[in-house]
Amino acid sequence: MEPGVQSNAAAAAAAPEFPPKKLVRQLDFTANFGTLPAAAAQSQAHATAAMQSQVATSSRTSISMPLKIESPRSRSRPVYDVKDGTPKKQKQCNCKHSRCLKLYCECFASGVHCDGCNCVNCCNNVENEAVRQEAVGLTLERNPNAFRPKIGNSPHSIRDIREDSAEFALVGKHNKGCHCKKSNCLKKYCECFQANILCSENCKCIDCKNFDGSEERRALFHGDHPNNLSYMQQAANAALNGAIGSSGYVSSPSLKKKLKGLPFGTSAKDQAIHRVAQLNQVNPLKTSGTAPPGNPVARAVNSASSGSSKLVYRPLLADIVQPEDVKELCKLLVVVSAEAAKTFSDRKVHEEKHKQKGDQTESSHALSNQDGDHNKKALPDDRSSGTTSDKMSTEEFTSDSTEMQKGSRPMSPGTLALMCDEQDTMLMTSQNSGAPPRFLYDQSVTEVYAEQERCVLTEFRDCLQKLITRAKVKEEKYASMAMKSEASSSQQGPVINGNARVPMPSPAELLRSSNTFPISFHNFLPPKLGRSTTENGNIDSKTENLDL
DNA sequence: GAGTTTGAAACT
DNA sequence: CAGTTTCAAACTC
Repeated sequence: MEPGVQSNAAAAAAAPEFPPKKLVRQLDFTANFGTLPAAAAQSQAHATAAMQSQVATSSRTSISMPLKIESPRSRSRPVYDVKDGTPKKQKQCNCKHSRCLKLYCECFASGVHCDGCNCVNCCNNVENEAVRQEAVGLTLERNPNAFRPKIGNSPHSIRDIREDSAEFALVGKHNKGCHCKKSNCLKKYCECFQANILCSENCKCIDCKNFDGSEERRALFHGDHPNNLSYMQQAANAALNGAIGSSGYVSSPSLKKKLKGLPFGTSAKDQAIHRVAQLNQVNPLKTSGTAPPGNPVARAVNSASSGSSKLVYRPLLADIVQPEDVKELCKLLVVVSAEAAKTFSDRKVHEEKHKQKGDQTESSHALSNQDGDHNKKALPDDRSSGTTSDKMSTEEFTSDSTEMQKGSRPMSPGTLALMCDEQDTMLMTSQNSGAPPRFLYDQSVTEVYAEQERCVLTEFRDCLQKLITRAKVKEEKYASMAMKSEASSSQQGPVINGNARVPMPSPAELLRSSNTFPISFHNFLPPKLGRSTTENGNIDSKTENLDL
């Protein structure tokens, strides 16, 4: 053992042998100490308080820092055992040369004292608190954000990332981004991968494979990888961040990712584009600042020529399928359902009247009375007494729909779901007052439900098919553009005027054009929902952000 | 477990 | 700010 090198325990008792080279200033980390949560008065309170106070002071912002601030590495450290999912003790560091006073040390970077680590000559402990705090100050001097979370821009907090297992970390984004060169961002060398998040436009990695739709990544997670859940969650995240809504990688999706991430399968054209992207040998998520915003290929080529820019990923349906659209669709389906019920009832009434006429003329001496009446009433279509109530119930359906139609109040999917229950209740109530026997009434209800289900599913299918068709058109367009650009690699791809893009209608538009349902979907749109359409129904170029 | 690889952090 | 060095974790054998 070389002089000065001692075990953690020994170092704890001894004075530091390597005083910091230069401490720019002595920080008063106790200033805000009293404002910390009580829990902070634990073993790591000093460090955390110091960092929180320092960060708050330096950034002048109110930051909700996790009590335990973790370094990128430690933050993504497997707090939960990857294999069995059981809680795992925090890993101990093995530092030898940093005295655990630099960010190389996971413990130090995490803002915690070394405890039971295998480090040598450790100063990251209570006994060396002064030295430690000086090191903290020095580190913060160098980088005020040194102890701040690196995974941000996420609806899930760092706490989620740390505590709720890796699956939930996928939504985040590395603030600084990684700079990987050889690992394809598919090994734990990569901070993004380690944090279980996709690389973003912040990254400067080379030959990145850590993007949504990456086959390599998929293979990694889909195969025998123990993190299948992570992959699935990632797919969900991708859908939320990209395909639906405008969050996520809205500002920087890549063509490569986009086409590979399509749910419609990958064609040869896709792969051509993928190759174009790969030619860049850089993170496909990084956008070029000079490429025409409306032309993914130009961007790709531009990016390839510059060698320093990255492609931008944009899902085909980004900003097209919005949460509001989903709500709209829900509303439409409810209306479809109501209409189906009404139509069904009317038809049955009509048929029954027909039938009754025939019966009366056919057998004027029909069986009397109670049995006959019962039979009649028993018929689901019999409206002599039960009809009224049934009809009323369907009218109430319609009435509700009409109210919605007036746009009195948009209903959430949850409300709509509850409405189904209400409708159940209404039907049941009508049964009680109307008197048809229960089993026959159930039969009627079942038929109505079947009809409603059929209509709803049909409508839903049609909507999805239209959406898919439009996406395919756009996909093929971009694919052909990429192929052309690949063929003429020396020159830029076809520059596409932003106005000449293939307009991607929103689901609302698709639904509006639907011929499977007589009621105009547009009637149910709250004014706000016309957000992305112009007067003539075209997608507004300002809001239609498919301008790759 | 030793040696190698890797990329962030630190340094120049 | 770019290039280089240091460092410790991840990885390989």
